[in-house]
This record gives sequence, C-alpha cells and structure tokens, in this order.
Amino acid sequence: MPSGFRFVAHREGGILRDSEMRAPYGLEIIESCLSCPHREDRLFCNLPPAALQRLETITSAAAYPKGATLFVEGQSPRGVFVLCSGRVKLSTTSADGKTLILRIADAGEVLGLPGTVTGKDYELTAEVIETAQANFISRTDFLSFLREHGEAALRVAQQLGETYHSAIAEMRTIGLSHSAGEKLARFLLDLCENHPEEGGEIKLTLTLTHEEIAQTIGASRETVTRIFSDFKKRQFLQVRGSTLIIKKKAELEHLLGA
Amino acid sequence: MPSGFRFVAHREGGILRDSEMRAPYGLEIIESCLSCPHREDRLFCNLPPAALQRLETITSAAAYPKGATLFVEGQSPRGVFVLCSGRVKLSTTSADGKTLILRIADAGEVLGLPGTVTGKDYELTAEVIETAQANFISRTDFLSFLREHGEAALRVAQQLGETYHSAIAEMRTIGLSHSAGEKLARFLLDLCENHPEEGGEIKLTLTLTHEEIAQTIGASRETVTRIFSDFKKRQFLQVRGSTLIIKKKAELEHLLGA
DNA sequence: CCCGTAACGTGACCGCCATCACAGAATTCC
DNA sequence: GGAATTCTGTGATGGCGGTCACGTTACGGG
Repeated sequence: MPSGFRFVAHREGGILRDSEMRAPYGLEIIESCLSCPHREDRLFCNLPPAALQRLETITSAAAYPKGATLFVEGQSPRGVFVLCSGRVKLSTTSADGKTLILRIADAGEVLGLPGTVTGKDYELTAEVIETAQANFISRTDFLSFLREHGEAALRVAQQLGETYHSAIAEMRTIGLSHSAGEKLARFLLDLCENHPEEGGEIKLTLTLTHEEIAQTIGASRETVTRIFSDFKKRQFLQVRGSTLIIKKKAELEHLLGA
Repeated sequence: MPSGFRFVAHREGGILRDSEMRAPYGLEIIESCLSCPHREDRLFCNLPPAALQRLETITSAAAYPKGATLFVEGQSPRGVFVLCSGRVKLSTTSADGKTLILRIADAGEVLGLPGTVTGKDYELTAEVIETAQANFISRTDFLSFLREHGEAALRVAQQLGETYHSAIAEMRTIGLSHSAGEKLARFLLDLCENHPEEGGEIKLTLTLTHEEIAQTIGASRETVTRIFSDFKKRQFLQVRGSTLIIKKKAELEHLLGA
C-alpha cells in the first residue's frame, strides 16, 4: 500500500463549502463523496440515497503526490480507486523494460475496475502524473455493495464498456497505422475529440512528454520529436510551451487514408 | 438483420434430450437457454429461476452460416448475441482496408456487450468463421432485464472485465514486441494457455489462416509464413494439417525477453 | 542564480519487414 | 474430376524507423 494513505473524516453535520474543507481536517480538498463535483456525471450518478450512504461508509480518501503508484501490474486486486482530482497514467511493461501507455485517466474515472470485478490481477500499473486525490474502496466492500445495489452494478458495466471502447481506439491507432506519422496524427485527432474548434484551429494543453507520447503510440521518442517538427514545418500545428494548436486538422486527417 | 433468423420454439414440457432436439422443431441443436450446456459456466450462471425464465422470454435463437456477420463496426447497438456454438471473428478495419483481428470468440461468449451496455456504436465487426448458433437479445429487453436483476448486471460487469483483459493481452503482443518473430511467439504462447502439456509438447488445432494470424498480430501474411517455416526449421513446432504441435515451448518463451 | 537533471532536437547507420511478384499446394465447388 | 479460388511458400527490393550518439534547451530546487 502506498504511503501517505489517510482516511477521510466522515461528514458529521451539514454540507461543507469547498473553502471550509481545508484546515479543519488536515486534508486539502478531499471531501465526502456526497458532495463530489464528479458524482453526478460519473459512476455513481442517480443512485438512491440509501446506496449513496452505504457508499459513504466504505469509502476512504487519500492524496497522492506526483510519481506515486496506486497499484502495480500483476498485483492481486485490492479494490477500486475513484479519482477525484489529478491525472493518472495507466501503463503496462514488458520483461525488457519497454512500456506501453494505455491511457491517461482524468478526474471522475474509476481505476482498477476490471481487476476488482473479475478477481484477476491488475493488468496495468497506475502512476500519478499530476497530484491526485482518490477514494479507495476495498474489493470485498465494493463487491458486496454491487450485490446489494443492482443499479450500481449496471453503472459499473457501463463504465467498463467505455474503458473497453477507449482500449479499442488505442489498438486501432497502434495496429492499423502504416507509419509513425499516421500514428501520431491519429493520436492528435483523438485528443481533438473533446475540444471545440474555433477560428479554424483547435487549442489543447498537452502535458505529456515526447517519451510518453511515444509509449502511447508505440514508437520511439526520437521519431515523435522528428514527426512533430515535420508537422510544425508543414504548418499543421504550433507548439507554445504546453499548449498545442492544431492549425490544419484536415491535413492530419488526410494522413490516415494512406 | 441477417437472413436466416429463426425464432426458437419455447419449451413446452419436460426436458428434451439432445437427440430429440432435431427434427421436431425444424431446428438443429438450437434449444432453450435453460438447457444450454454453456449456461452454467458463463454469463448467466446461478441466476434465480425467476430471472432465467424472464431471460427465456426475451431470447430468440438463430443459426448463421460461415461468412455471416452478426453485426458491423459502426452500427448502433441492436443487442447482444449469446454464442451457443461455432466461432466468431471480431475485427476492426481502417479506411484503406487494413483489418485488425481482436479475438476469436468461442461458444459460451456474449458478443456486442460493450456497445449494448453503453449505447455507443459497435466498435467491432463480428463475422462467423465456423457455422454458429446464437441467441439474440434486443438492447431494450436486455437493459430492462439487467435493471430488474442486479445479479445479472454484476455478471455482465465481470464478463466485460474479462473481455478487457484479453484486449490488453492483445495490445501487449502488438505493442511491446520488438520483432515479428516475438509477436508470433507471444501469439502461440497465448494459445497454449488453455491446452495441457503432455510429453513435453502441446497439441492445438489452429483453424486460422496465415492471413488471419497476420491480422491478429499486426504483421504481413508473408512474414507469418516465413517465421512459421523458420520455427519449423528450428524444431520449435510441427504442423500437420490444422493441428499444430509446440515442441519447444521454452524456446518460444526465450524469444520474448529480447 | 547556478547547477543538475530532464526533456528536446538532430545526424548517421542499418536491419527488419512491408510490398510486389509469381509459383506451387490445397481447398472448394460445380 | 477438373476448374476456380483460396492458401502457402519464396525471392528481390527498398524504405521506414529503431538505435546510438551527442549537443542544446528548459526547468526546478537549493
């Protein structure tokens, strides 16, 4: 179990404001699940009050610094982590040290779900890349909760389905591309999905290093660097610090066909 | 909807033997879910009788010849297919016709689950490669069934978790290998998992063509052929018709490290 | 502010494997 | 049983990209 694991104080009275959450409990931002801003749109939305209260009692929160690992590939599943804030890198590594990044999880996602539900070992390693707050629920508690509350089990199934979707998407970029340029183009276009186009260009903040991008698309760090400068030269995109501006999305899409 | 879709006659009386299933109903082998040999060890095991009977009413069975497609990538999800017998190829295709095979589903598996649960389009194409019998359950029926029977929702979550596992495994062979030889070795070793070793060798029946293997591991057909003959030359394995004998599993494993 | 480390940029090399092209073998199908 | 189609085997070729090597830039902490 990673160090720095601290249990959340159960809410004792009325609803607390964000500003009140800090000092009193010695925890920052960590708060009751009931008032979590992600609750509504994620895993445990619209559950009956009884279910939410039960959830409350089996949940414990903790803060993890950058570099901490929530769980490691091959471990037997301890339970799930509901990511409240921060970002987590999910990866797998081969015997000789080569690593493949599957995805970067954002706030609101539930990590360790497949392993926890099936009982098989975690198949990925979860490493914090941006200081994170996560609520932990032990496997036994979680499973009995799901058995008691069928609605929650259905939400879990949906979440798993979406995770599967994203895995397939990743497989497509790695497996169906003819060249590294195509892979990177696919990767960038995937990023564009959730960002609006304005004035013919799309602005994104890309916090990943070239190395990490390389591990995501199955290429070497050097090629990623080279292709990026190629794309810049061809005016497809611009990079300023950690912000990336896609200027010619159409051109990138044109790389996919062949 | 594919042609050849026929509804199963509901069981009217006592249990029928396999031999009795043929002529009377004009259907071969297709029978009630309640007596399906795969029921116990798969998705709907140990459900209470009420749930099973409800399941019975929303299930319709059909036979599909080799080459038929159950559903196509990009279609909006109609529902799930419980594969009673036969084998189905699950694949995805890029714009320029290159295809990637994710896995071959065997009897007992449930197909179309992620799409049906999440409501997103099917992300894969399901093509029958060995004449199949499948029970279809429409999306609306299936979802209301899951809402009524929470235990079933949990089983669905588990099934999804396992599917995810196998997807990760595939990603590892495609993404973490340094050479095509390594990919093929990984592929073969995966096949060995479910087969017992006897006398220092493992016997498998491999019904896939070189082309299909190539599409599974992300390589060209020719390289698969070449590496196979290389492995034969090195006495790692033997091929007799559609049976494949792994003679030196250790040597194959040795290829993975580097 | 300066130093140490991490991340980025770039050149040279060269091996693997995709691609093309075609020839046999083994099927399936009339 | 012969024709057509699909599958397997093999050579030649060329380019993509992985790897090594090193220089430069950015960043963060004492």
